[in-house]
Amino acid sequence: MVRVRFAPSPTGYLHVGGLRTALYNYLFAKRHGGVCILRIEDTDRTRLVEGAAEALLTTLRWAGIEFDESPEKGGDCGPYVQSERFDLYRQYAAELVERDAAYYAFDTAEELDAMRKRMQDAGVAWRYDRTTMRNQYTLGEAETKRLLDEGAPKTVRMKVPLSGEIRFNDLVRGPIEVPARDVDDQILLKSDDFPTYHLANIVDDHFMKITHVIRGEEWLPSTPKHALLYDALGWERPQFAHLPLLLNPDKTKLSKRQGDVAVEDYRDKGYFHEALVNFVALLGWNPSSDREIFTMQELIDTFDLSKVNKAGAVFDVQKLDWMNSEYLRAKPLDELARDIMPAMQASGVTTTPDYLASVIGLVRERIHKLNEVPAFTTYMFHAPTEYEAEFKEKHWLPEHAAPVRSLAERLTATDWKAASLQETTKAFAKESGIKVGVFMNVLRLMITGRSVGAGMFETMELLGKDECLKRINTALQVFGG
RNA sequence: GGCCCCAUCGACUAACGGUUAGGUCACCACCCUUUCAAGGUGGCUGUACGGGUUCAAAUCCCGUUGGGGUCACCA
Repeated sequence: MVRVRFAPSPTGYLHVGGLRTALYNYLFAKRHGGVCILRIEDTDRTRLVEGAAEALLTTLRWAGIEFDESPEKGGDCGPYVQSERFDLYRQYAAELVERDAAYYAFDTAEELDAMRKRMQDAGVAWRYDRTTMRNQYTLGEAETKRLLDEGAPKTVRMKVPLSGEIRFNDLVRGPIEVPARDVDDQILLKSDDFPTYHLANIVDDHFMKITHVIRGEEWLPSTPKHALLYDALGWERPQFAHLPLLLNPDKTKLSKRQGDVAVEDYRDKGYFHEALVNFVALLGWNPSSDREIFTMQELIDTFDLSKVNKAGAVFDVQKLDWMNSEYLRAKPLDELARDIMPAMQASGVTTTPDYLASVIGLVRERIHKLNEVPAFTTYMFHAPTEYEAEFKEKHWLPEHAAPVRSLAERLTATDWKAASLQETTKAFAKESGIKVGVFMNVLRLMITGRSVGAGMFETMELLGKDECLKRINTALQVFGG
């Protein structure tokens, strides 16, 4: 039974890289009929942000990712919040010491900083030296016991072998090995008795029966420590899969400085969750097909960890925009109208769902995101209050007044359907010896006041005969025909 | 700097020893046309470099270069 987990820290918004990690875990679980767990890793009390855990869950749900076991849903391996599992970590920290795979250290943060600085100045790579620092080995059994008994501040550190290689297999990268002498004696239990990530993580993964650890590449360097911990406790190691990083255009790790990184930012900017998920799914993985558009179910059906790429992927917003417009064109109009109605009202427009749906139908191919609708379609809801100067300058001539009047009369006699309007206009243009384009632009100017918009005849049909004639007359007066 | 990871068009990627190195986004041109789009057609540009192995290398091996990640009582 496949069991995977997404384990964010409640320190803020959900990063798009986090979304992809959560998504791959979810897809992998669903693909194999397994279980996807959400675990909150809140062992660092100093970075805790109020309400962040709930926000994370809300955002994940918006994206269409549902967990089988989570803090709110519960499950057989709970609790799913690390701060509620502290006893377990202390117990296994002690167990590790018992097995001589970890030890007590009494150095203060200041002493460590000083040592670090000294070594750095000397140009030596920093690693905790358990033969010279203040710990149970240098202090001796009696002194250690005395310090422990009197409750002196202490930490528990991993006892990493001084020689040999640490090997593990990565489902994405293959076999990896690192010299044990390059691995630091990581702190497992802090002086406040709280566990660090490394301890809490492996204890939880073990007791939550996690079979595959799928996480970002930034965890690769600490995986040897995790492997060592599983071994020391006599636990079976899970399979590891480290995902390639999401990158800025300059190839550095995706960061706030160079654009939006919060999933919420994209949601608020009007991207569909289907598009974001689809886009992010294809960053670092691809089912070897030429297809670009996938529903969540299709992603589940084709997801394959062995096809995940090794190299980082640049997050290209232009392609996201394209993908979003694909969804914009495919979605039902009534659904789009319903979604954007609040924004329409907020911009001062009162309209009906049906009319709004028709408007969207006319403009959806001209925009990338739903939230562009209000600003793009003002003329569909009220007559223009001003006319684009440059456009008018280019297309309006006083001698157009008379022909336009005649055309308007001719159009009045039709059934005011787009096809008839077009046919009549073309016929009239031919008859009067004026180019169709001239009429088109003048009508657009008079009716919409703008240079860009939906198809002219479709727009006129939707606006209705009375409204169009009114706008034409108004313009004629304003322009001084 | 130490350690680890990585390397196909500008970007996302396909090709798991044999293809004229394919697709998508972006870009350019043309067509369509009623503005803007969309659509259609075509084009542009790539296996980082150097050595091997092999009849045959983008693909396997080694090295170089380049990029990234990581080196906390943060995750």
